[in-house]
Amino acid sequence: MEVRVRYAPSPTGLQHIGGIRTALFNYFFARSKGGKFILRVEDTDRERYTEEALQDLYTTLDWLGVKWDEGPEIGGPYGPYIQSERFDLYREYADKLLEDGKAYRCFCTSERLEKLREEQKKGKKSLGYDRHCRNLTQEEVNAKISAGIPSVIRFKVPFEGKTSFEDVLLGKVTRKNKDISPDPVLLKSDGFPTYHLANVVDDHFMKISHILRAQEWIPSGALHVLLYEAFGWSPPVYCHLPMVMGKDGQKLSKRHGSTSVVEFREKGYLPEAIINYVSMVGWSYDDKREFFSREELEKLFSLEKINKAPGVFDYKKLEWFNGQYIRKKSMPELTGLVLPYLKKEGIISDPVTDKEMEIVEAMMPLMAERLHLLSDISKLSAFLFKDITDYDAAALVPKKMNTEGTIRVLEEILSVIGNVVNAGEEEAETIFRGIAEKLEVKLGSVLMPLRVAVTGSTVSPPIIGSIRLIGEEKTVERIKIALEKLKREVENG
RNA sequence: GUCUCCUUCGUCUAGUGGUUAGGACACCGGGUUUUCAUCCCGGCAACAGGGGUUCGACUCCCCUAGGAGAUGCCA
Repeated sequence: MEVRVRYAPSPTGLQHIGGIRTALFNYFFARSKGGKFILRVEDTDRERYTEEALQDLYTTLDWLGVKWDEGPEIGGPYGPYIQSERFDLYREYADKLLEDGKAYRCFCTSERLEKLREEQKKGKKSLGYDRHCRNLTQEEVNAKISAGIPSVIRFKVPFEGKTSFEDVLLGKVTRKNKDISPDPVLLKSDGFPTYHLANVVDDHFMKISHILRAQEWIPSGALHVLLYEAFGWSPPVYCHLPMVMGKDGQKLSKRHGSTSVVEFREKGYLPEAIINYVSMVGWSYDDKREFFSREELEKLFSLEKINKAPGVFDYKKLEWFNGQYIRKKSMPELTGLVLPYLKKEGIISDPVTDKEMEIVEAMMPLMAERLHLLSDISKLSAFLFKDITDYDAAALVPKKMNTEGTIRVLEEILSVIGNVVNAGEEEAETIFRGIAEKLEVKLGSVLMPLRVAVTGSTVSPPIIGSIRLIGEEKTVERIKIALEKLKREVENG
């Protein structure tokens, strides 16, 4: 049997980590089995639908390099793949159920339903529809319809018996029919189907072989099986994926921080890192390997290695993965990736000047191993392009040194700076070592005042490399400013 | 409230009856170094609890506890 799986998001919000993990698992499963990965847009919630969300879905999958074999924009043999374009189909099948007496019209207002739920909550009763309209006579129904009262179509869940489905991970999952959500809505009053109807109808006609979806769907699994039975169809194979949680163990959501993929993208996470990390929550290959490219996962992924327990999303580990992938990039590639961030922060001009580009290219080797996120580049490299507006004069003076000593160090440096800028890395270091020896201080005590003077911070890329990037003129200028500060301090006691 | 699913270091996980319970992130030390970072080395740290089954249980079964999810004219 050909493997056909689908990712079926609803365009009501930005693609988030949990959703994309489901998409990835489906995609990898399809690829590893030589099957088809189908994208289906479940836009049946007209209230919450947004065009932005739909665009985000496409751009996010594109960014991750996930291509669908059938779906919107490319079509396929079982389209359309956007549910709003399949509108009539759902009505047709809801009507069929109605005719067969397996569903019924419900005229309850949302006000009544709300009140009902409130009372159930208060009375600590079990929640759910009270099947108020289940036994309306045909006359009553006709009368209400001709009176123009809006209605929905509800599924008749049997009172007796039990329903089960086979889950690849969980084994046999059984539910008593009386515990299934009582008579859920299949077709809404606006004529659009609910998820329950739409997913069953579409999965059937799209010949979906496996359903990989989050475990939050387990409770409705039995309902869906009942639906398949009502239509006389056989259900696909289920595989309920463990959920992705926040630090507090609750379902991952906005309050845990960034959860949408665009946010990660904007902050400078690489798709490689996202794919790799996200795939490792809930899935693992073995005990000695955790780096996987998308291409490798397309081959190695397997359902058997999926974990049953929910996993906590660890931002720290994602960041670590990101740093690892940044360091795997070639310098030209990394340069290209970093440019937009420098422009956005106004560190360099847009478009870049040749002079700036020269510096950016030259600085990358110094920057690369200091980046966790691409966006880190701005803070790290600002001193190369911008004057230092204010820095801590106290930071200029290294530990175990006084102001006078620091002044002497900087003056010594000033006298040789021209040689340093034009020298090679090692040669430059030798010159500084000479100063250190002469003044009987450590090399670090020579370089630290220079570092602070030139970069404005005690933390910076290697200082010798940095001054060569900045050039003699700027370096001298900044050392002089630092010296003035220190001298003023001496005068003021 | 009811139903369902889950339970190995703080976190992600390996482990399918016999292991000093392994790895990674984080954290803490140490080293390299020009600060930071990178990198290297080391350390800390787990089988939720209780019953069985068995010569032997992290592994199989049951119970308890805890956690999560569902219970929408949202998906």
